[in-house]
Amino acid sequence: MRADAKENYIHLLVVARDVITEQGANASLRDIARRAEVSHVTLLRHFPTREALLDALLRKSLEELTAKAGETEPSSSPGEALLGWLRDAVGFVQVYSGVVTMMATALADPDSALHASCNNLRNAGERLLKLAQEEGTARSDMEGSDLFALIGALGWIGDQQSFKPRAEYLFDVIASAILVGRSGEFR
Amino acid sequence: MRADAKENYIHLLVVARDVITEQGANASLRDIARRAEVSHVTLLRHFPTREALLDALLRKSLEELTAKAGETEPSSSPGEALLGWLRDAVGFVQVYSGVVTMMATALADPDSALHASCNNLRNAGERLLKLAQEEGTARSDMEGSDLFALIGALGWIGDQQSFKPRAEYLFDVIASAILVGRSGEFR
DNA sequence: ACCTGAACACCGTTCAAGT
DNA sequence: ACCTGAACACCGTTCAAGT
Repeated sequence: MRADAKENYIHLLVVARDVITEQGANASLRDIARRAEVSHVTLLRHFPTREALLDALLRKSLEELTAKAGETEPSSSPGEALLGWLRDAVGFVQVYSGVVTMMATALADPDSALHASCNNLRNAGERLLKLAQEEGTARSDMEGSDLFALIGALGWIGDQQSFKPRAEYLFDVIASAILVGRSGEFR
Repeated sequence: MRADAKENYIHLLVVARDVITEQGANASLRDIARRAEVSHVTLLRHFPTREALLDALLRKSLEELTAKAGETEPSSSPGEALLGWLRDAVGFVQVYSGVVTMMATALADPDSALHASCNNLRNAGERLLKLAQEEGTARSDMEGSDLFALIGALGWIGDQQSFKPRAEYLFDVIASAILVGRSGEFR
């Protein structure tokens, strides 16, 4: 990449992060280009689709989250590891509003620039789920994509102004449906 | 309303139902007007906002669903009544994709044409929830809007191509987190 | 190799003119 | 009272022309 192109690329990402933080994952691409003071065609050259832009913004965090599911913390049980990771995952999808729906769409579309990252995330969660299932602390009839769906559902709840205040509580509700050990406590 | 206006109004609703069934709640309004063979300004005259159009399409079903929560079936327990109503509610929000997000937005916006209907629905659910809580078959720390949020979350899951096949299963998972009597069965 | 203005086909919204 | 075409300000996408 030429020096001036690299400069544009980096600057576009910085500006895109701001705009998407403000307006969500469906922010106007033209608006991003305007604020970055480049032609909107230049943005499309660097990021041919909206998904490609989001992929550039999310990839690092997505990889970290995926990696985190692979690290085995010997101190905690698989059930606790799953719970902690779920919390991180739901927190992550909350960085930009609307991103969770985009990720769910990407999961079903192999051509999406976000597909691979999302699939890796799904597999990482599946691994933690299986460990907890073997331990007997997670529902035995649940699959990897169910976990992704529930993370998505909680992300959607957090995206809704009406429900955001109760997002943490609803996390506990759904978590208690996934994990079986601790669910009896409050009942 | 003048006769010709009424004709347009009805025809627009019929066409809107088709188009929104195909394309979801965010379908192009211009497209609906085109297919109805009226000016798009005419559509806007009858339905000043997208929410107003959806309100006209949904009102009857929404009222039925709200009323259903008020009917006490003496045969079934409050817990079973809640479960049955939840199933109906999740089924309802699936009529048009994207409608559940619009409803969640409307719940937070008193100016939305859909606000009143959604608020009524929330209250209807709250009533069923309280009865089940008194009976001891629903989580005692849950509120009416939590129920709406979980209906919304399940609606969102049904809107995603990737998760739709597992929607019924995930309904059971979340239902088991709301109701407490039956949750122990599979564990 | 990279950037850009202009053009295209859309969208929802508003306005002034028709019957 | 109701409907409409035209205009407006947006959007994402494509193309041909510039350096």
